[in-house]
Amino acid sequence: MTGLRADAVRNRKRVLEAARAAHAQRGTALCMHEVARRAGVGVGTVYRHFPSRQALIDAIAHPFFERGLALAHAVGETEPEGERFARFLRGFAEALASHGVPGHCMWDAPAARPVRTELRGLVASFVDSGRRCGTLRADLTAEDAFALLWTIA
Amino acid sequence: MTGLRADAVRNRKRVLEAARAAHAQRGTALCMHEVARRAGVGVGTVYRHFPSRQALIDAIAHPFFERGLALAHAVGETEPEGERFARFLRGFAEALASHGVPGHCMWDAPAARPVRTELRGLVASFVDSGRRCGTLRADLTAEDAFALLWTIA
DNA sequence: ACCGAAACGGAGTCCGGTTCCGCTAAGATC
DNA sequence: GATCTTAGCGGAACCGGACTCCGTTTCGGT
Repeated sequence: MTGLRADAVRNRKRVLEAARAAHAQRGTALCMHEVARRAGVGVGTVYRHFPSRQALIDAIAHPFFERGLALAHAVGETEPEGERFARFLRGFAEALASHGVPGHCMWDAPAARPVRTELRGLVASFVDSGRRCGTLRADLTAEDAFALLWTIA
Repeated sequence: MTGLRADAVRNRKRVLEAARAAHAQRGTALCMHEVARRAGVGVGTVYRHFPSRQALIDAIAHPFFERGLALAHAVGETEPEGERFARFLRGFAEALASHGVPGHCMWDAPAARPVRTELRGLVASFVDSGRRCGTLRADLTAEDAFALLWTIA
């Protein structure tokens, strides 16, 4: 189906797991050799699945961004307009806390870009609603809000 | 006076100049060997004056922070209370632009810490004034403001 | 059982920060 | 000016870490 050999699938999984563990300790400063060692695999194998350190970090970061996006959608559908921004901010902060330390660098990840722009759009709409409801002051721009958002990260 | 030999003074100046040039191109990712080459000096000499890459970056960053601090003091003395925060933000953004790209990392620099805490205090006072005057919304904390500040960097 | 291709492993390369130490020359002393 | 002391210099060497290369192993289809 996937076109991947059984052992390849197994190893990819192991590498990702090892990478998550390493990331929990060293953050984005994780080291490829160490990930390989933890996974019980050669460096070459790590590079087969993730062509660069950054790609590996992206792969770790991805589910986290997905969660952020899901949260944004949920908030957009269930919360009253005036509260959306606040609720999202709170939920996002919690996600950050439970996920370990993702570090700003994650946001710069190429893989994060599409998700990031979508998030940006949603957050902008929350800010808009908030301003219309008078819950947020009028001169807080979406940009400011977004900056604030990834600063708390 | 300074206890430094004439040639040492000269070389230190050259290294700093080279570092600034390198920083303008590569940002905080500047490379020590390259700085040394640009300065027409051996790496050893670079390390004599700046014991680590970070120390060198600090040295470049320092005047920039000084300017920020001077700006904050000026704003605190000459601007009306309600406007201080906005004026400072604007001036700071300009300083950033004219200084090239200092990159967030600069803020993490050990050398930046004392200046940073002083800046933090001043900015907090601006936010306070702004809130008292009703120019800023009441639930914007000094922390938020400061976060915002170094995010635009 | 056999074969071709997909994966693997890890030694090797490259790069950049940092250290080490023998050499150079500034500047103090006579 | 000659001499001596030592601050300062240069750059080869070392080290850790990202990334590459290629001979070897293993999968899985026939």
